[in-house]
Amino acid sequence: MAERAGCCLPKLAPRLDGAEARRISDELALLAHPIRLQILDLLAQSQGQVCVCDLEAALPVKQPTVSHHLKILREAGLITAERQGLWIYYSIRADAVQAVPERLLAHFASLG
Amino acid sequence: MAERAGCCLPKLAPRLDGAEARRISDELALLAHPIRLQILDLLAQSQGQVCVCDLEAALPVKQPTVSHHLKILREAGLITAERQGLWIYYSIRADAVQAVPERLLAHFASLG
DNA sequence: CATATATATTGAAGTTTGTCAATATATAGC
DNA sequence: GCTATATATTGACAAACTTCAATATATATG
Repeated sequence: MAERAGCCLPKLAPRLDGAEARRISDELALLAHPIRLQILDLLAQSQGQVCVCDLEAALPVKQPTVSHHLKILREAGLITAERQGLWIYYSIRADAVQAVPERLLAHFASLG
Repeated sequence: MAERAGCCLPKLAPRLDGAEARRISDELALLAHPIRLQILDLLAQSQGQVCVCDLEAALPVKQPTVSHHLKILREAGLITAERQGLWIYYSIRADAVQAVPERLLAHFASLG
């Protein structure tokens, strides 16, 4: 049959299973927040030596919110924290951050 | 002063303003959903000629949910739709999809 | 130990997102 | 126009996310 007899025939199967799709989307969701992007930008700007109050002063959210986003980024391995006395200095893990779009690019390239 | 006198002194200013951060995070949020990633995968797999019922059959969600995500992807310019009789065939815009991680990569590269 | 400061955590409230049943719209064929 | 099929839209509900005030924890200093 040259034409499709009706619809839903090709038995399309997902090459990307649900678990893998969730893995990628979770990784993207980490970066899909303006405050988190700004935090990463600020950390990249001044290599190391950025404390929470520096971030709070530069961002339009309060301290608990900054800490909340820092925790998310830290648990994802995108930033690191080091306490020095009263302050806790955060740093970006540039390689881990750049790996995200690289993996995404590889994923979409393999779709083509 | 060689040492920082207290904290919050460097007057960190965001190179990335709120509007630009939101632009990037909105773009990321588009892809940060497992069903949308699977839809893009399925569309890439069978170039064109994929109707909604094909997608519904391959995915763990019902038809209104498929249509919902298709609308989001279409309004973002990542896919196109073409009606043929009763069916509406969706296609991926591979260039538009790949441009997202490319822009993201460029963004993070410029942070370094 | 008491005080002060920096950051983390908790808990609550508002907002957004995701899903689906029900319904509407569009097209084809009779 | 009537019926059948494919897709879109609406409306409601639940779950997840975001934010902040209040509080807790940790560290430094007197």
